[in-house]
Amino acid sequence: MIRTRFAPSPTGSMHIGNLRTALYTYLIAKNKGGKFVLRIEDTDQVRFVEGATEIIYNTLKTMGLLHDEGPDVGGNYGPYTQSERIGSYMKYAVELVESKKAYYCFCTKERLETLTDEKQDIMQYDRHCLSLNDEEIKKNLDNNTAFVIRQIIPEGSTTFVDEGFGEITVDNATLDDQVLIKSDGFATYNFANVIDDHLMEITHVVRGSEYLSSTPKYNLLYEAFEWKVPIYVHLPLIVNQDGAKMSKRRGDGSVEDLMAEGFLPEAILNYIALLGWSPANNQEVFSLEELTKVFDTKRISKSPSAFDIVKLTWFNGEYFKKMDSDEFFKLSENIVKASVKKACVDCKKLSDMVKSRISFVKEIPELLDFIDALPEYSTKAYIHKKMKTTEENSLISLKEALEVLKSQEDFSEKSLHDAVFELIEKMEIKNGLMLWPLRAALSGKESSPCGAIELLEILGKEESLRRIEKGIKMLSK
RNA sequence: GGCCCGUUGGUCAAGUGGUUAAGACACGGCCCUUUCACGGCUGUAACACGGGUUCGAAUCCCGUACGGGUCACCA
Repeated sequence: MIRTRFAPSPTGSMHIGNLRTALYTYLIAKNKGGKFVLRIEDTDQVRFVEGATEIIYNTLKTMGLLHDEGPDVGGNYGPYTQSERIGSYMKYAVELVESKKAYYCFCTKERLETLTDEKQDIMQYDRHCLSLNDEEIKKNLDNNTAFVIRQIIPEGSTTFVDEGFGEITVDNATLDDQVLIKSDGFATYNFANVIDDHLMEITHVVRGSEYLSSTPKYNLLYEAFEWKVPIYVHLPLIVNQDGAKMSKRRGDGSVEDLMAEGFLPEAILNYIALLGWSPANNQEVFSLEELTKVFDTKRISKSPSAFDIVKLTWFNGEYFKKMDSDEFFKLSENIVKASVKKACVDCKKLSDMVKSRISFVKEIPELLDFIDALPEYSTKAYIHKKMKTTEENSLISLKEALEVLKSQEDFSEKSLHDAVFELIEKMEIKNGLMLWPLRAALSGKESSPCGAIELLEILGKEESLRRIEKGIKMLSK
């Protein structure tokens, strides 16, 4: 049974990178019918942000990445909030001390600072406290001297295997004696992580490639405890357009911000699925269900990918087009109604019209703004090279149309169509010579979300005639 | 700086020794019950560089350059 876990820290908003990690973690488990676990890693009291846990719950929920176990849904491996597990880490650290794989360190921050290489701003611990004898240790402990517990990094080298990156070996000399328990008594992230993953029987550790260099330390911990090492799946970074890490400033790549801008959850999820992974075929539009079926860690790429809002925008438009009419109307109804005050207009129809023309619902008002009020426009609007329309022949067409439409009682699309095309036939002109001037006069815009006939129907007889008369007046000057 | 990782069009990417080096976004052109959009067709555009190995290398090896990650009592 595969068990994966998404283990975010509640330190603020959720980012594209976090979401993608969650997605892949979910997919790896679900592809094989395994369990997807949510664990909240809130051991950093300083960076904890009120409400951040709720953001995580909500984001996962709206994305459809439902976890089988977690703080809010329970499970047999709880508690799933790390701060509630805080008491259990010390005993594992002490166990390592007793087996001589870790040691107490009483060095002060000040002493540690003297060890840092100012120039390179790096610190390597000098194992000062490793040489303390039992008596000295006991004395310090009895005096309640603040301490941390450090793991002894053995000589030699450490090799681990990553699903994507393959076998990686590092010299242990490049590793520091890592702190397991902090002086506040809490476990460090790395330590808690290993303990929890083991206790929760996590089989696949999925995380960003920024953890690649700390993985040897994880391995050393598993080895010290003689625990089974999980399968590592490191994900390539998601970078900005300029190649740098996504800036957390300005809300770049914040999932909530993207949704607030009008990106659909499905579109976001679909897009990021393809950021660092690709299917065996050329399919691009995927539902979560489809992804679950075809996802394969073998096809995760190793190089970083740039987040491209333009392509995400394309996906958003695709999802609108794919949506059925009623579903789209649920999203567009309010904004359509707000864009068109005219009560008589069929909002559902407008919604349908606009569906394939937008990437965001917020684009709807400007597509429909001409309905309530005819915009100011110039007679140049009547000149269209391809339609072979000029101001002169447009005027003739409009005049003829006006007469016909005046006596037209039925302003339904079908009968309007019949009437207008009958006139075109009678005048022996090209369709465009009639339809373009009409469309221009009725909309006052270079482009409209529908053609002349539909515009007539939407605007109704009275308003249509008024706008055509206005056009005639403009062209008669 | 040490260590680790990466490098195919502007972007996402396929590709695992022999291909005219896919496809998508973006951009340009054309077509479509004559607007726009949708849809269809099409065009411009790429294997970082230098050495090997090989009959043959985007693919394997070494080096260089560039980019990134990481070196906390942060996660």
